[in-house]
Amino acid sequence: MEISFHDIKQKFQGCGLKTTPQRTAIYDALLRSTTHPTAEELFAEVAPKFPMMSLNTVYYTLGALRTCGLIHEVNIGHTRARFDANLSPHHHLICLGCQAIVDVVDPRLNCLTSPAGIPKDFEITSYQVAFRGLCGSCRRHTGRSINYSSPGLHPTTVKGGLHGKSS
Amino acid sequence: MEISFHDIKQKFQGCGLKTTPQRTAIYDALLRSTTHPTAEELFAEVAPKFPMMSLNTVYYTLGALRTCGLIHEVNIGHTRARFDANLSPHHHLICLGCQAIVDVVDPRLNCLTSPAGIPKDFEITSYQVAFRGLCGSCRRHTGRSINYSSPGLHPTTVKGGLHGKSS
DNA sequence: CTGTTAAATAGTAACTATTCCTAAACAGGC
DNA sequence: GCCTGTTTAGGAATAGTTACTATTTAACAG
Repeated sequence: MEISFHDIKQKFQGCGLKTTPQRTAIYDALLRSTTHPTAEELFAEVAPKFPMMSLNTVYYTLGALRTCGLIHEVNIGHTRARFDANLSPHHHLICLGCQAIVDVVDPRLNCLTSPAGIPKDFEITSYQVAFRGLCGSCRRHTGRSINYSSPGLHPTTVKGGLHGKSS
Repeated sequence: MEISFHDIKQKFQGCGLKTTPQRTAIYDALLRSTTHPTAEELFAEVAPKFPMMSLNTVYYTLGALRTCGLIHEVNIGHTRARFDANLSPHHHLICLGCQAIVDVVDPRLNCLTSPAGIPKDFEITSYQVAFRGLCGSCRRHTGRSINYSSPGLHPTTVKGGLHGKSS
């Protein structure tokens, strides 16, 4: 995602956030990333430019951006939080081997009907589909063995490998 | 879910797990629960029967059951792991207010087609839909305000409240 | 029933991700 | 340029979970 410093500044101002170099760098790194990095990964990415910066600042910044709705927090497994600056509706594909996350953008997934049997007074505001499996490299390296003890896995059995054709 | 001690013992033996009273109690508590409890909640539930038991045992047991595939770990937010002994395919409805999790069993959700645009060598083994919103009581209490800073939220915009009719 | 053995338990300590607290630095408005 | 409140950096604290280890115990063989 390409975005100028000016655009970032405007977004920050729109949320009442001050435009500091650290904050800009962190948000910019997240915008350019496609890997849904953790706080630590973002810290490592930005640290060379700001040797004095503390990991604390990354957490504070991510919290502020999240509160403003400029970024989302994606939770794959319970061990660490991952962040995403891509606000357009999308879903995720998670490799059970290397924990990589790939964005899934398929408009057909954005029009699921309201599920049956839920409490009548529950108001659904959003939903997300998490696909799990093994990426090509993990399939080759692990001989298709899935580590079922890895956190975050929730294998609802899929029969016949999700029938239907990709558009 | 109703299940006898004998059935539990058989399941454990089938996995090569010893049938200890603690383990049986923990698994039984999880089978009877519908709230996807945390390790600590299970500990609290079982503790009266086993005053000497340590929380450690709960974690060890849950880890063992998870490795055997007898239970699943459900991650809603990154702060704590939740567990589920319901192995049949189902999805989840999460209240952003009270973090409650409700099972969603709708066969229409179990036949999603393989999404477009994913890497060709990625093998999908399962998927899950997480619906998010506010339960009736949270809507009444909070005046429909959603705490967007709560971890685990990832609001992909849903237009028109998930069109379509529930069956 | 008894002894053997590997696994399970309980207790303590360690670890990791995150948050809290505080003083110093600084962006933005005057 | 000066104020003021936000942001930052650093250290300490916390929560959830895992690791280590000695003791106990279920499962099995005889």
